[in-house]
Amino acid sequence: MKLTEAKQQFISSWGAFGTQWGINRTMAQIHALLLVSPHPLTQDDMMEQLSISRGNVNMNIRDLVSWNLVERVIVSGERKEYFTAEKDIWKVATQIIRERKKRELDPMLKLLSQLEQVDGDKKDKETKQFVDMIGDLKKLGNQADKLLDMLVKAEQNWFTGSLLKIFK
Amino acid sequence: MKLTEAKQQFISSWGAFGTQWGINRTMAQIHALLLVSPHPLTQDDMMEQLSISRGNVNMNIRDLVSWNLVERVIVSGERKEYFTAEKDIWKVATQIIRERKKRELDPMLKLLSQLEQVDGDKKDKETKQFVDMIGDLKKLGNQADKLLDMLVKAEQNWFTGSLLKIFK
DNA sequence: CTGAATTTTCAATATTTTATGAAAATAAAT
DNA sequence: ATTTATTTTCATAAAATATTGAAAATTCAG
Repeated sequence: MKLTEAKQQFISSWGAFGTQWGINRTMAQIHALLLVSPHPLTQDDMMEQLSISRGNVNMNIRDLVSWNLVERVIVSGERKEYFTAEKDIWKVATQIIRERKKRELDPMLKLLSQLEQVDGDKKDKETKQFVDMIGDLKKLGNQADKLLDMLVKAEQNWFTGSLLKIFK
Repeated sequence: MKLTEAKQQFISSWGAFGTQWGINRTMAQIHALLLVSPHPLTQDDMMEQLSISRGNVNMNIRDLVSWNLVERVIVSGERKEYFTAEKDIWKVATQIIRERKKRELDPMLKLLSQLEQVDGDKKDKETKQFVDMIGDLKKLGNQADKLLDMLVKAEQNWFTGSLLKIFK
């Protein structure tokens, strides 16, 4: 496979994987494009390379910036804005974890805490079953929260070295 | 909050969280409904409680069964089929991990291995950058794979006890 | 077998999500 | 200040996804 073809393939597949995870296809593709681009790109570059509209690029690039996966870079002497993606994959992963934790896990734990406050006799079988279920979910959510925090704080290497040895 | 209201809330929010993760809202809601139902339910029960059509219930329940999160149960003396959800939340979580690994992570690793085979001189800077990136992604994917395997094999308790202590 | 109950399928429809493109806003150059 | 380049917004259009409901298929009881 030629390099250009491989990049194309990567971009397109990355988009497809993204949708499985509730991520807009174009957003994932733009991210992939920036990952495989040696130099920062302008919005026009992205429009052209992905055959998408200006508005589409603009909205999705803003989203990526808000996720801290992409940043604007200023190229001296150029009027247009350029964009570049963090290339360190471990950093990318931990940043995604950070954001999803904040946007999804935290709200879910908050909801579960509220639901635990259901009134009614905890001796009542049905109430108890419900409260227990919510409690178990919360416990799981908190464990996930801690595990993810550890990952985010760890070095990628440490992960490979220590973590994987301990278990197994 | 009353129990019925809390269950309602749980079902509806579970559906909303599901969509963020690329899971059909109704599928998530059916799962939630079964999680909070003390007894197995028929398709008619679900139609009524969620106000959705027969076809919708049927397709989504089949999906849930294929994910091994829900199973058909036979109630003696009854002609209709009943469905029940695994209530052990840790089992639910590991089963979801198992399935997503199989359906998403495995194919992604396969793709990355293919892309690594891009032809062209590895001394060429652009080729090298691309191959390195793919390699890094693959490494990350493999680490995730191993970590998830460990989780799936572990006892929930072991997780809380050992894992979280080791890190800190 | 026959017929009633139940489940499954799937074309048509509705809903939700995403993308477009032109107009408005902003920023820079002259 | 005016013109030109660039970015942003957002109403509308298009595409993707989910839902309905009725017909077909299946299952089971008698």
